[in-house]
Amino acid sequence: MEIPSKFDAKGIESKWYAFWQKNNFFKSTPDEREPYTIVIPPPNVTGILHMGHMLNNSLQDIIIRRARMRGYNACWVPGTDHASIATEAKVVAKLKAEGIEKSDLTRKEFLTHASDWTEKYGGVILEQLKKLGCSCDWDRTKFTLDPEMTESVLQVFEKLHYEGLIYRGFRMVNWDPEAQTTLSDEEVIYEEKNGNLYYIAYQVLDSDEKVIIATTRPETLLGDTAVCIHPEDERYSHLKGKKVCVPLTARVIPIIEDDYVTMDFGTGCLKVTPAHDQNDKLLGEKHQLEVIDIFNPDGTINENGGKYQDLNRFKARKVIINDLETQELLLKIEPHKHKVGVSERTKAIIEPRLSDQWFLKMKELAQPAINGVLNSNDIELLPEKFKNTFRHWMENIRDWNISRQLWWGQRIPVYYFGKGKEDYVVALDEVKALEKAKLKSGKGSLTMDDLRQDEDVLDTWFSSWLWPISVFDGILNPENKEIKYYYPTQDLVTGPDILFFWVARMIMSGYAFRDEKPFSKIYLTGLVRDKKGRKMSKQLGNSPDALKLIEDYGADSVRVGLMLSSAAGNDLLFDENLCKQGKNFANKIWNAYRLIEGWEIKEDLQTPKVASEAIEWYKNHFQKTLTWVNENFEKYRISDALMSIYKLVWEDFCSWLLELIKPEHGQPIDLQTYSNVIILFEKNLRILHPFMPFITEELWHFIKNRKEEEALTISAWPTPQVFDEKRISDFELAQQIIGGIRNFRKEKNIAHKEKISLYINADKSNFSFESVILKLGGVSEMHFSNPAEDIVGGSFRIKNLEFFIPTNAAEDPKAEKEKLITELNYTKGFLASVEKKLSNDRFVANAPEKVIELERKKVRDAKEKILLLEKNLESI
RNA sequence: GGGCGCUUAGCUCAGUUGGUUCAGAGCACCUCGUUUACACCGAGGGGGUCGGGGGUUCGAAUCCCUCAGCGCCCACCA
Repeated sequence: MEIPSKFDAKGIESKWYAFWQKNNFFKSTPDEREPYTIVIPPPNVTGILHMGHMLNNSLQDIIIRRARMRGYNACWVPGTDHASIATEAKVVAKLKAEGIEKSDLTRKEFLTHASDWTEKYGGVILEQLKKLGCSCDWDRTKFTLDPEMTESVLQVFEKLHYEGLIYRGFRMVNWDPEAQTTLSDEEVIYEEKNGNLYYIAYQVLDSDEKVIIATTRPETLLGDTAVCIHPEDERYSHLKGKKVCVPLTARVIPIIEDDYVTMDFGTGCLKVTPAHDQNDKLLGEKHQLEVIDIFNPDGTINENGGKYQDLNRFKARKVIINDLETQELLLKIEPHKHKVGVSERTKAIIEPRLSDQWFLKMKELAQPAINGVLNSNDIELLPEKFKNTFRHWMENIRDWNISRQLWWGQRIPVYYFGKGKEDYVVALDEVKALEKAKLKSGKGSLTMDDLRQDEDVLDTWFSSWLWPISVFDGILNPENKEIKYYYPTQDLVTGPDILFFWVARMIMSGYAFRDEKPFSKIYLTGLVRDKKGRKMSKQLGNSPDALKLIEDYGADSVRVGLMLSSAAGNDLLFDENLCKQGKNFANKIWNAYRLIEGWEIKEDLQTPKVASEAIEWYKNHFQKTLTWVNENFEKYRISDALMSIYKLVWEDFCSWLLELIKPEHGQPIDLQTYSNVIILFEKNLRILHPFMPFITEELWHFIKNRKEEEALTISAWPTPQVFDEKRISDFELAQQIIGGIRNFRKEKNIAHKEKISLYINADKSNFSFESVILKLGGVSEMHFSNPAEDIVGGSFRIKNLEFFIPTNAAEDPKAEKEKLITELNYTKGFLASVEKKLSNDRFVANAPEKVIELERKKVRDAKEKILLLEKNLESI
């Protein structure tokens, strides 16, 4: 097969992906091999591929492909998350655009719409991952809302409830008025906003006096049930026991005392709204205050707000301020910066609100996780800096609000059969619920009609925290073959933004339900930012279209671009130019093979010495690089691993090895060299394959007549072998000499084609790779002696070796002299500094012998070089 | 308010327990080159007092203190 002169990524990607799939190379079933398992962080089912996905999935693919090549039973489990709030919000918006309100639909109707939507857009992202080259076992694709996944979730709910870890609580929760659901603390982001501090006068009953309170949320005065002062605040001591009237209402509320109040904030006088503030609620409980909820679920004022009823909360604030002003009760407005909680999903401002919700106690669950990550190192968290964050969160963990007032998700398996607080049962289905209800109530007459299932669904993360277990059916069938084989998994690769949402909770669920960690290593990637350092976001429009990048540069190039920009665990500033660099690299590899393939092979041709020497060097150098690459992989320094391979291929293989073995114009190559270079090229392809799966697979199939069932993707990752360090350093010296010659040519304007002679002031036995110098230096002959007196030319020095090259015209003595003097001065200075160091007794006394010996060697070398330079100067 | 991290070449970053001419890499830049694999290339080159200041040490980019700037996480001051 003729290799095309231009590399066309587009042409080959779908071809090879289909080939891999057809041959089930990514498929995994338990066998006698050791497993290497990764579960994908399931992207939102209706999401589309963005740069963050590209980054962490490229990393996972690189890791899993290498594991597969190393002989592990590699299993990468893909899937999607139902993302209850995000998806529901999208569906609601879509319906709204069609003129349908969610409130007009029944639960069942809505879920049909949501399922249709999921059907239509769900899985798009998985197709996009295939374009990126991800080698998942697609037969294992899971969705967090699949029946068996849901069953696992419900069973876990039942178990935790039975153990008393799940409870129902009337608590202050984060209410998102837009999505009209509660949120967990993790789903609330606090943003600094410029607000105001409003000073409002409350009339004291039976007195002319007014008491001034400061608040950022004047509208909540409608729900005030007390005014609070510090017990030791003398300014207000005369008001103790009195009552005040809430402005704009007729309500009379007490003045209470509590040292919770900070005397020097605002006026030192606080209004208490137990229904809408966490602290006020605590105060309210302590002082047995009335609780007045003033909001409807959509954030409008409810019937408790009197004339302000039905205004939305922002409008209500304006109107109330206005009314206060009219009545001269608003004394001043001060600008005030404060943090406001907004919904992570809808960006709506969170309303703290009291309501009945389901909670999961976390303290007990957290303990094994803390131990596993921080004490026993059962789980390794990379980069380590996240350990502190993890510790802090875990040690201060609070109960998890797991109920959501949504429809898209796992409905809470709680069935109520009466009005009493305890009149409910937890059951996996209605039938079981009825039985349990009869038993619990003692009423055998109960029917299905008496049962009412909880309207709420569970937090999305309550299903994804089981992911590493439930994808292998480890909840429902704890003893099944799959879970026993694949669990615990090896690596988890994800972004630090979901460390608490997801990673920490998976660890807790792993220990809780399997009594074992879910994964051995957590690798947290950085966030992808644009080249100005800004977070990539839709609003800024600075996020490149991931698919278009693949389209423009090819998947291999984009993967290389991402890996090159990604220092381990740091945020990465993504610059499209890196994809271009990837593309150039792909082109380079392609052309290297074209060169090799273009050679005519002649079997009976003698192998040139330079070729056999170069091949031998490269073999050693390859082993050294491979060892280094493996070390970097162990440390998850993937971009360093890639960079070593990049330089190995581009510089060492192409610029040195190929140039050295390249036959003269149109001449044939000997079979031995050809075979060797093919073997080495193929090895390069192997270690490149995890990074650039497509182009390497393509080239690999060009190499010789491959059998149909063969593929690079299932070939073996090379095993590192012992290498000869001396061969490598000897070659480096040859490279330096060639560099010296090239410099000399440039200075003297000697064309590369023009052969030169080279005199070296050293014994021939000191040199290896003479042939290499001859070929790439364009040297016709090497003399291991000083030139005859009458030969004119110039010289250069490397270390303490001197090289002389005859030229047509004698060197300008003045320029030559100057050059030598500069070099001499530098060396003398260097010698002086080293000698000074060595003459320091404390240095000699304290430094290790190894270091001292090195310094002494520096002295010897420098002295030798000075002699050489001085001799040269004399002769001019 | 608490905690953590960062600051090294124009840009993005390495620099492993302080010690080889140790100040590095990639990209960018400059010079030269139509050598039939590749101009998506080749050869060569310039460029940083390692954020400022102080200290420990024979020796500091590396350890300590301090100042400045930036970033992240957590937290109920209305």
